[in-house]
Amino acid sequence: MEVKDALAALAGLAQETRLAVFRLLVERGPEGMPAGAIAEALGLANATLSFHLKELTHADLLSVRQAGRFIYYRANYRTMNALVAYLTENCCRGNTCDIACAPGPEPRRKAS
Amino acid sequence: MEVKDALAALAGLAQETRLAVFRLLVERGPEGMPAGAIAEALGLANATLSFHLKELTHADLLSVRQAGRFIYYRANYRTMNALVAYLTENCCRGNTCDIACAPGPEPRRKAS
DNA sequence: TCCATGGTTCTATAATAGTAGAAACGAAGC
DNA sequence: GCTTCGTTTCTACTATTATAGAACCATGGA
Repeated sequence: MEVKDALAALAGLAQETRLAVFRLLVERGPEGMPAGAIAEALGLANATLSFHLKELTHADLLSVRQAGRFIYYRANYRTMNALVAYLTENCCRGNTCDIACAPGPEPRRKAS
Repeated sequence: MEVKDALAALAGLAQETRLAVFRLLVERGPEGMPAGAIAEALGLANATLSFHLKELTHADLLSVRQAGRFIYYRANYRTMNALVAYLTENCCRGNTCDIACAPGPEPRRKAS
């Protein structure tokens, strides 16, 4: 992940409405949700939601799938994990990770 | 970490200049850097840098220490790790993490 | 106390982002 | 073909953010 990709992802999530949309879709899981249902769930005007969906999609945080007249959005976990990895990599970049990062909580490991 | 804290941290990092400042300080490590040195390293006007340092500090991404006339800023790893944990927690929140998160890379574990 | 230096706040300006009504678009069914 | 429904684009307006010159505040040294 490049600086500009990280910036896009961060900017994507750094907004109340978009974070809410993203979290909703994360909860919903891989099947995703059509735009109208998202708008209703969060009480957003269609145009407003559409604006944010575009932002999130451009940041590659969402992926899109058309099913009939419905357009389903779902969270792109890959990008979010890449962002987390990018930040973590930045944090520790090779040297004295124990000293520098010790105060923080340990990152979670995927349940296996 | 609450939604508003995550939002503050994300907004803090979601800006080119601030991300550059933060990464510079992350590299520099626990001793930090005085404001003037940061401004010089990144070619920023003092007032501009000061604005961003305040933003980052308010988001608790930086901590401050005064030494004589110099004011040292250093990255607050704790907050960054909390943000990562928040996003990860969001990602997996309890259910079907293997399916949902599998495509992404595995989060790094602290070197022990 | 006076000066030089390191930083911040004040102020104004320019640029960007968020919101949402209204119009337009495209797919599905008649 | 026409109509309906889900969604996006157009448009305009408002609010927020980024930038930096200039004035200001603190600290340390002569």
